[in-house]
Amino acid sequence: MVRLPLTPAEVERGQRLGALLRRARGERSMLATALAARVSPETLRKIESGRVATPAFATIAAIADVLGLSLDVVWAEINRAETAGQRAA
Amino acid sequence: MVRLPLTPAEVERGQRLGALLRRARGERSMLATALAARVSPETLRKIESGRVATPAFATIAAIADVLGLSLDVVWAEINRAETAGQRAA
DNA sequence: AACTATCCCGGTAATACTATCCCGGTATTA
DNA sequence: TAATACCGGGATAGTATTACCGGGATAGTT
Repeated sequence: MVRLPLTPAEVERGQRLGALLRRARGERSMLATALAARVSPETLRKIESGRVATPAFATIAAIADVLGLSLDVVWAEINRAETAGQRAA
Repeated sequence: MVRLPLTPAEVERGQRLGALLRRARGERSMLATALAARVSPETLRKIESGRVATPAFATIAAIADVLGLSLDVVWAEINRAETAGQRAA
């Protein structure tokens, strides 16, 4: 296989990422947030709903920027509760 | 258009990202770094050479982790010198 | 010199995925 | 009724990720 399909672990991490971003958005509207981050509202919605598991670095960085999130914190957060029995992926 | 091609600005940012990662790698071999980050050596090479402009968030995060880089710093660095004449992307 | 090993490079190719758009559907609020 | 906000599904253009091929450069060995 040339490109491996997403592993269940990656899918779950994507869902945690989406949930984290949605919580951080709080009361701000999806549309306003997406426009501020210069991404399409559809894209933000798919990421928040966890339907996009591995978004681009620039996409997440732009959204995190708008929401005032640290990328390091985001990365650490979504990797919690998964690094239990994970040595080699 | 459904998915817009990469803008020149995005391509240049990808090149700055690659250059930054390569500098941070220092004397460590590409192979060892890629294995430690659990990505393919081919992928790391393409990112470092700037041939992949918008890699996945998890890919960059894993590499930055191995190299001891802060994602926030990386993001700030590669956006320098680009935000001069950029209004809307 | 010749051989070997390691490292990096560029191109080609195949597959899986993202980013975006469009459509309709639901719920809330005025 | 209308407007706003969120939610799927479907479709499409373009990209990332990976593997394989050969090549060049360097360093160590025999």
